[in-house]
Amino acid sequence: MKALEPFYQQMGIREPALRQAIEKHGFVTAHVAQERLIKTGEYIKVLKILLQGRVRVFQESEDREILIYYLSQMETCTLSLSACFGDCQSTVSAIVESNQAQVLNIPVRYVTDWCHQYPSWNHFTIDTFRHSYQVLMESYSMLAFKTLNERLWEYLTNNACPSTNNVVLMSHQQIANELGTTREVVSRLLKKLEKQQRIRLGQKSIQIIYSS
Amino acid sequence: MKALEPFYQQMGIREPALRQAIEKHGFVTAHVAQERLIKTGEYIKVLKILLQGRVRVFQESEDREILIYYLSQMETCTLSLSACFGDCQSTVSAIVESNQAQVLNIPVRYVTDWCHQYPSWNHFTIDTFRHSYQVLMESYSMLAFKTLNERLWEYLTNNACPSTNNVVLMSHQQIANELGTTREVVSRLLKKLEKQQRIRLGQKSIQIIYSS
DNA sequence: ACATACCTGTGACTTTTGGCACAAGTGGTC
DNA sequence: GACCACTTGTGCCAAAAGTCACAGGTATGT
Repeated sequence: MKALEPFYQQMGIREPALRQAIEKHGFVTAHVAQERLIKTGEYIKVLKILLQGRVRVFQESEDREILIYYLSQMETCTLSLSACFGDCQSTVSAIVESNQAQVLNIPVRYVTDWCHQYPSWNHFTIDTFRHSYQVLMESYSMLAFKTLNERLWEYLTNNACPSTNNVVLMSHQQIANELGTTREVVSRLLKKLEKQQRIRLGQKSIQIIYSS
Repeated sequence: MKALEPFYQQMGIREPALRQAIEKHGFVTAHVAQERLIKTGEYIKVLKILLQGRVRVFQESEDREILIYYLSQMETCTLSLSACFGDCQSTVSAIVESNQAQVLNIPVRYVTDWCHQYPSWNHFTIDTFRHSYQVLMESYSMLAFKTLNERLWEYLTNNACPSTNNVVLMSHQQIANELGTTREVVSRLLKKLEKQQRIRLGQKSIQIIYSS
């Protein structure tokens, strides 16, 4: 499977036997935009590694949502990894954001076995946890100590695309879902930022103005 | 070191060579109440495993604090574990809550080496991450979707000691520091709960009343 | 008994966030 | 053009959380 070469590279997976095992037991699936890869409450039976595309992983509660993280090319869903080590239900949902996505699926039992057999797989596992833990920690801290206004500004600056003039292409509702709040609140805070000349608002587009 | 036997048991550490290595390179330190084990911003050079006592791990920001987790007997500080795999500064503080505490310290480089050498150590590492990740996830979700009132009630019921008539022995300030808010807010919410006959208030003590 | 430090309660007010309702704009499609 | 789904703006009000200020209680040490 040539599609896996970049993944091997990125993760430092070298052992030929491991590569063979991945190719034997893993299978690649293709998905379209908006498709749900994981639903809250579902039992997780395979580890999902995103080969191509972009996936949003979030928690939901009644009518609210909050972002946990995005998966980009060659990233692993930490939560499905976590689930592999003790079979449990998912507490999150995952949805395809890009036009299409390619996912490498690995049945759970191999995931744990390989940790013992292949150092590079083990390293990959630990590293995934470590990274995710730190990211979640940072989010937790932001949520606890920062106002929505600050979190919004941070979100915008982190997601503004420099190649398109620092624009974020999202609706207010989408942003509200990232931050765990409601549309009206986001609309109002954005309006305030616009009055302060820190952003320019358009249809589904927010341009960040860096005065510096 | 006989003090380590319960730790070995609990973590399933069997390999004699590993036990020897732990006893050779690890060292046990004793601490008193209120002592700081880790300070925010500090570089972490040893993995800390709590053999005895109780330690509070929390984040702070200006005049606020929020609980990350408690360490009890035989538990490992996940954050120091995380730090072992890529040297970085601590984003949290840890403080001894019990009268005294005993900590097993293991220099970082062994922590990573042993993962490759000893299956049970590796298992211990992954399990620690997995567990902590789930706990943090749950906290994150609570913080995002629940009101302070709900979080307070949950905190009280989780921390009420059944052996002492469901009493929580803490000041309002301490509770505020667990939940990431201020003393006055906690005082008022507690008063409201008392009026609803769900708790009884005393000096540094809150008794939960289960009407069921 | 007095000083001191900490703990609790609460009034008054502000800021932040959320919820409801409705108006108007945008962009597609049939 | 008519219809539809989605998007944005905003007035109005309510709930949740935070801030400031101060009074009085409790516990402890000298």
